[in-house]
Amino acid sequence: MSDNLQLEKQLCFRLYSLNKLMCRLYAPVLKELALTYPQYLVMMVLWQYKTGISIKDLGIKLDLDSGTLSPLLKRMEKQALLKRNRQKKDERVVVIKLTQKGIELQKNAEHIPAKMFAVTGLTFEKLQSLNQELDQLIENITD
Amino acid sequence: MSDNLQLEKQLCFRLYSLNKLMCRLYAPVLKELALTYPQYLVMMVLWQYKTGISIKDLGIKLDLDSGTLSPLLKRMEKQALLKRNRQKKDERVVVIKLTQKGIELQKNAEHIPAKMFAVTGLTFEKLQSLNQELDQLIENITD
DNA sequence: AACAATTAGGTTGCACACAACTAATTTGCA
DNA sequence: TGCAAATTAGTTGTGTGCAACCTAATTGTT
Repeated sequence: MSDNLQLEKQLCFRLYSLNKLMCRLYAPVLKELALTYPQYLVMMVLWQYKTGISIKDLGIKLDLDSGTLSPLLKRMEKQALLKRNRQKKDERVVVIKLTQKGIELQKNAEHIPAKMFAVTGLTFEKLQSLNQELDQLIENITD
Repeated sequence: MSDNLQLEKQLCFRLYSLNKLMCRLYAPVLKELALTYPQYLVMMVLWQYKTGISIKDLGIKLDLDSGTLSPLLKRMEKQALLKRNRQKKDERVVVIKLTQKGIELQKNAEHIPAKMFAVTGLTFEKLQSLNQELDQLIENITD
């Protein structure tokens, strides 16, 4: 009786659990920066695009739609981390740009990747190969 | 300039993205059963515990607390998939038990694991080893 | 130029997750 | 036995995700 409907056999359940565990691991660290986990992901993109990025492109990077990003960015603007401005050339486009406060927050975040890597208990080689396997899986299931 | 604050380098972002992708892959399949993704996970546990399981134990299996499970189970009860009953011996405990409708839904779900496995594009061996690696990671970061 | 189709972003409604708290019940220990 | 501590669910409030829909601006075609 090969019952395949078992939680323990599901790859999807492992990904679901691991994502939640990761969020919980990051939560206390990010609390010091007054960021939620998705907000931290947004900040990582913005730290790489200090000249600004459109909400559309931000959505492509993070794989999130406007229904999620619009209110999220509004909350971050309220925290004075970023500004939103309509693009002159195309009034449909809203460009997101970090404020000075948002830029300076990067200094306080720089220790996080190493800290979290340590928590995973993986060797650097293991991490690299796991990342590769997950990238392959992402590619496979992305149409 | 080894900028470690890059989205592309983060294991956590891959897990975050993969979890979302998985949910989206399951959504249309689960829609036929009128289930959401977390509800499907609950059903998988209940199909294994047809004699009933307490909300606490369900929470341990799924790694979810009462703040999530209480309203979720209430919605599922409204759909007549399950019943909640206080335990006689210990009135604090609520036991969740499938209704006939809930039990019969299993037949309609039995094709899902094979279907989703196919979508991953992984060989069975690859799936097994990935599952093992993720289990290892879960163990490492679970205190 | 005129107008349909496309594009970018926003809004609404619903379903999670989870922190923080409350209420009811049971347990354990002085 | 009496009562503080622990246990189990439930509630409230906030922040995502996402489907479905809307508005405004731009583009493409005739």
